[in-house]
Amino acid sequence: MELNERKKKILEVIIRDYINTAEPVGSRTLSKRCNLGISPATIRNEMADLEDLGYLVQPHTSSGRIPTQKAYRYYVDEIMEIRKLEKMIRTDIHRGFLNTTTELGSTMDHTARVLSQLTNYTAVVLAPRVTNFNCRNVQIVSLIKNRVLMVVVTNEGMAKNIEVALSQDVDNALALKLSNVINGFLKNTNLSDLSSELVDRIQEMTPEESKLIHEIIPHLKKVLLDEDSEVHSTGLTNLFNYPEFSDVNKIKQLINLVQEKQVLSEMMTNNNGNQVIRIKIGSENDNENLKDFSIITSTYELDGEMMGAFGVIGPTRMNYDNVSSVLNYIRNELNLHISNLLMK
Amino acid sequence: MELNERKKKILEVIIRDYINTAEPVGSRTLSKRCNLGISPATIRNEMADLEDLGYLVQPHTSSGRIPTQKAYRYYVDEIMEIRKLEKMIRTDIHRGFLNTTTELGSTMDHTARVLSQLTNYTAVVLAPRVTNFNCRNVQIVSLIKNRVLMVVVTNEGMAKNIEVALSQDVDNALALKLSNVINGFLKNTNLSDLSSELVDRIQEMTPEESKLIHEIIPHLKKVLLDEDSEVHSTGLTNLFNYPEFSDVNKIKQLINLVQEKQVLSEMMTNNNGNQVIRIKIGSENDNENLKDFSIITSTYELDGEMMGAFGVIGPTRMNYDNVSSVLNYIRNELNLHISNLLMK
DNA sequence: TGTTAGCACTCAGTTATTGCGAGTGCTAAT
DNA sequence: ATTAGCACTCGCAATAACTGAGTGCTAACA
Repeated sequence: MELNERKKKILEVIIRDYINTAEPVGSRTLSKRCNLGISPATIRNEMADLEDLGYLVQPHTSSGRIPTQKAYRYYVDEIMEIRKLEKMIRTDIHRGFLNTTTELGSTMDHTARVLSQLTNYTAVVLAPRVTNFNCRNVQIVSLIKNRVLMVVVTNEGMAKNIEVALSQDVDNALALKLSNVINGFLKNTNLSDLSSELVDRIQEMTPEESKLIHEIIPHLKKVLLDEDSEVHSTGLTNLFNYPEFSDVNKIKQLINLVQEKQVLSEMMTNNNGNQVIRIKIGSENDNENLKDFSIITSTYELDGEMMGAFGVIGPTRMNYDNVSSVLNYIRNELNLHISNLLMK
Repeated sequence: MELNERKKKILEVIIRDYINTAEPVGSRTLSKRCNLGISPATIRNEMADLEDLGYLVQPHTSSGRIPTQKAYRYYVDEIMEIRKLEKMIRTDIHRGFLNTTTELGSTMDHTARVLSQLTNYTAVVLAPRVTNFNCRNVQIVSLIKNRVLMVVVTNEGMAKNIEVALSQDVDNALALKLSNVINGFLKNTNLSDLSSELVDRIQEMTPEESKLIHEIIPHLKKVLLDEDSEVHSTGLTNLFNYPEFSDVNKIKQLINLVQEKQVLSEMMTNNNGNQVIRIKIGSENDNENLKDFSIITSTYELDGEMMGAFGVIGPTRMNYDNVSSVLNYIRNELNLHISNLLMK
């Protein structure tokens, strides 16, 4: 069902108004705001039609109308367009990225902060997943007694590490030897292909060393698969200023959501439509805690390979065009910055 | 001004009651609850006295009384005692610690979770500060181009790391060499005493290597000083169930507080009184965001040296005795667990 | 036939009024 | 010193009346 131009225009104005004010929009207010030169009565007729079509609802008889989820979807798909950000804002963002330190983690923090500042919603940023990348280098660092730190470095120069306890004590010398053995393997083999049989073929190891290597390998593989560790979020309290969040239960929902890093991570990286900017409105979200929110996400890449995701969580009456524009620009900046940081 | 036994008893019952119900306590209710066999009228007289002395206030004429901050302080200092936890709870906690993995970080997470579960308030745990400890071992790991990961290991086997960019490219071999040089220094010198002059005395380095070492040392020192990184908190939403937190502004305050890891860290480690369990009530807290809360903290040690802190944040009508008892027991468990993990 | 003015109607939210009840302070009797 | 009794206070819940922004419908109009 296609809407005629006037209906489309009216719907647009209602949505814009409601996004700004969070108040139901009435026909009189509307006729003043949009300069179509039509009277409240006419608008009422049109609004009644739009209600029949499922784009508007009345919270109660005798109040103005508010947009439905379907209306937001229509707005996002058919009406709004992703604008270019103002020059001043663009250069601000650009300079900000130049000033971040060379550490990847702080770039992520910075991104989250900028996002939440520019949008006034809650920002979430996923640090690069090492999962998809190959491991170039492993360092075993002796800690104390049988405990070691394993550092895994990918081809792109990203590092992750975990502490583990092994079955025997490991001193500096042994740690170095173990590192060398494993790095020897990695010259020819992917970490994920590293099997017990391969290890057993190497002769010049004592039984103890061989045993340790066998213990270490599964841990290394686990490091690469570990997902939830690096979720940065900011601006939680931004949302509290919006009237729909005066309810403590909604706040609880939001906090629970942000704390479930695993879920957040899956949700944001699962890009079925292959779109650059993905918008999920209200109940379009699978996650129960997100049913009352909208989330807009995007991804950043290195060498065409998806590395991570970032996005913004807000009320369903979110400022979709502004947020999309911001995400779009940040995405470019981030891609640029990351490839500077990691390119061979 | 000392209180006589009866006043003391009455004050105790009022505080206990108010902690449970968050409702002002009246004389009639009170006379039923405490079996001193005195009538409401007498109690009213005593309550009037207690009000004059500053221990009670009436939210409005003609309502019951609620304890003041002074009353809580009196209760904490003079009335309550730290009980031993029930056997069952004790063994539960103990088993929980045995089951945590060997990684320090997960022990901290576990501690926070247990604390918030047992108290129903918000728990905060500071991971060990490396600041006070000496560095035994440094590993420079080549990442990509001029970027390296620096891993610092203390004598006790705790590890910290940062990524930095150096002025020249560093490959695996160079990284190893740099590590060896620095570790050579550390055999005889504390990291904090490592100066440029010392470095210059070593002959067998190329000018480039020497330059890199000079760049690296300040970074290493900074790693040890970095404080805010490891603050674990849980149970934020626990507090939302208490009636005093139906106000969104208070929630905001709390969230801001928990996010300011630096502040939290300073506040919790600054132990002027040298007490095992430290209780700060309402405005006794220096931090503006904490003025409406109470916080109870304790510390854990290794070899008599303070390593970190943990504690609980809640309303001023906090269940002081229960929380103190829990902290007291967890402290012992944590000390035990950590020394098992790190003892040479 | 589409648009608009006019009018009766709806209903959330605010204000004013009232009554209730838990609590107090004071006084006089025990 | 303690307590029973009583008048008084005051927050709070319930009720009623009022307001105003908004609607749907009808009839008139271009």
